[in-house]
Amino acid sequence: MAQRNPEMLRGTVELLILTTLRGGPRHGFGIARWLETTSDDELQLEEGSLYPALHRMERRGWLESEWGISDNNRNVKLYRLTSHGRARLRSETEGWAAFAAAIGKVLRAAEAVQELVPENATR
Amino acid sequence: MAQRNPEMLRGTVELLILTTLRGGPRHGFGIARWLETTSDDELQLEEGSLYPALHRMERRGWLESEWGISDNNRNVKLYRLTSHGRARLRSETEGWAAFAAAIGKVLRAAEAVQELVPENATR
DNA sequence: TATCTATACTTAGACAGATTATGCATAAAC
DNA sequence: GTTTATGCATAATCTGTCTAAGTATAGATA
Repeated sequence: MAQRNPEMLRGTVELLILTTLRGGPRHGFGIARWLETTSDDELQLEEGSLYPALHRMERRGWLESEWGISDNNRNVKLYRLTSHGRARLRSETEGWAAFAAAIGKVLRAAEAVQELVPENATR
Repeated sequence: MAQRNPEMLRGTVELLILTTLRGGPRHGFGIARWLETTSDDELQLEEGSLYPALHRMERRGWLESEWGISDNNRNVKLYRLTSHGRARLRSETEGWAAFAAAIGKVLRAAEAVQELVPENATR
């Protein structure tokens, strides 16, 4: 991924790919395109991250692939979710929700504290 | 960090530390404790992540530190935000919001698609 | 026909940062 | 005096993203 904070995506790439494949098989390039447009260009999956991720997810049994021909007449490798992948999608989605909620709690708690701390407090 | 998906935290550690220090100076151990309790144990900052992060943030000028004595009579290194750090906190917070919103869009879009795709669709 | 552009997949190497693990030190409790 | 919790530090390892380069080809364009 390459956005404002390139490190922020660690681990969410797999969630994003799994999520993209919920709607049915897609090829790598198509996954990247879909994520880009769906996120209004906020998420950009670089090829050097995308393809290794797909390979490792297939190796882990979350995805399976087969070669095919795209609408625009190109050879493409279509990936689809396995049942293992669907289970993984569920747990990753939960994990993300819990994580995002936790960050939210922390951010809100810090805002609340801020309001109570005098301007020149050192403790 | 060590939660369900250990990779998910990449890059957010700094946001979390900066956020924790909004309320005033704290020492490393105290930062970890505060994050843990505030997030209801969802976020756990390992020492091997925490201290290197503090050092690099100080090196970058986001934080400054001084040795002091804690409430429980221990030698502690107190970190406080610099003005550079406060600026960084603002941009990281924005970055997080944008990122989380983007993920949210993708997740919601995929849910919507799912509902339209027949059970046995291969495309 | 040749070239350009966009599509599409692959992989090597560099790099960053989180994790595990270990070490050190000391205050308080027992 | 041993244990427990606190507190800081760092080396080694691992994982995964990025940059960059290479290959291939369909369709458009000159």
